[in-house]
Amino acid sequence: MTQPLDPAMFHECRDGVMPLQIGDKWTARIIRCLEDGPRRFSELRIPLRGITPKVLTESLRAMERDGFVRHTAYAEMPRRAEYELTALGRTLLEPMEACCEWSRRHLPAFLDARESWSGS
Amino acid sequence: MTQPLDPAMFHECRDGVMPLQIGDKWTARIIRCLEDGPRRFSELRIPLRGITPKVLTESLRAMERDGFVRHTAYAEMPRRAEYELTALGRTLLEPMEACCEWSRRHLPAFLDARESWSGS
DNA sequence: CAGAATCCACCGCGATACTG
DNA sequence: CAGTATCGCGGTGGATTCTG
Repeated sequence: MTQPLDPAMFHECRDGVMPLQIGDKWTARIIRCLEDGPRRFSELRIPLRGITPKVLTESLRAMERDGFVRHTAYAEMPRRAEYELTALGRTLLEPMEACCEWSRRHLPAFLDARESWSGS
Repeated sequence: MTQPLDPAMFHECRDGVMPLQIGDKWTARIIRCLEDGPRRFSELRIPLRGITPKVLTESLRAMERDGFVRHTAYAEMPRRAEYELTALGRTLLEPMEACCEWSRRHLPAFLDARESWSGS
């Protein structure tokens, strides 16, 4: 869940190395799911095929801690919970979009490289 | 070393999830070190403080396999090796720069969020 | 100098079961 | 429904030693 902010990474960000703390398996996906508005816990589990409730909880807690997500729990029965991106969380969509743009443009070349590698 | 390209990730890139395969600990740093031209093995080890020769080798091999780096070995004594970014490797600088720009702008807010979290 | 070979610690993530 | 509690595997990355 991208836990400790590597101190080296921190001072390196000045030098141009990206300390974007969303490099784990789920965080970026979760951000995408929250892009269009608040979602409930069980709503998130559907597009995030196969995610375990434990891992989803851990991820959301980490994102809360980092200021990317706001968590609202309603004391109803049955319970209800809502998660939504904060303003800071939304700013992550920019670099994510840059990465997606890279994929659209260069993923074929990337896959070709891997392909011809096995034949080496 | 960001080994298997998660097939899910692959088809998700259409949906906007970034499959940028440089999310491990060293790849982005190595790219930065190669940004200004070819570098030798031992030259890379200096700015990459603490990297083990084993890990550096593994990382460079993976980057070679993915088409990001070109490796040239000279049969001299003592040996010499040079690593340089390919054209494809250079294209990674764009999304990396977007991530760095995010850091410059939002890292303070990010750190504040973590700070006030411990007091919660 | 440029690695290769071993061994090992950590932890991210998954599987499963349980609860208010 | 929205989680928590255990358990455990696999893989990344570090430490150390050795070699042409």
